[in-house]
Amino acid sequence: MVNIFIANLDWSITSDDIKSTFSSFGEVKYAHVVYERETKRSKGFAYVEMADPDEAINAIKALNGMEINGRIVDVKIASEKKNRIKK
DNA sequence: AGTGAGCGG
Repeated sequence: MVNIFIANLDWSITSDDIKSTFSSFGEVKYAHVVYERETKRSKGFAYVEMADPDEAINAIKALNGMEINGRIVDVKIASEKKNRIKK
C-alpha cells in the first residue's frame, strides 16, 4: 500500500476523478479529496492509496506535472500521515 | 479558496 499526495487540483476535481485517473495505472485502494472541514470547500489536494508500489510510482511519474483542468498538479509520495500519531 | 487526511483498526 502506497500513499500518494496530489496537490494543486482544480476545485472541480472530485475523489472519483482522482480514483479514475490513478486507476489507469494500477489498483486504487482508496481515493480521497481533502475538503475544508468548516467551509466544505475543496482544499485543492487529495490522497490516493495504491496497492502496488510499482504502479504507484508509475502513476506518479505519469501524472506529476500533468495539466488537469488547467492546473499543473503536483503528485508525490505522501509520508506516513505526516507522522501523525496513530492512537 | 490553494499543500498532508481519512479509513480501518
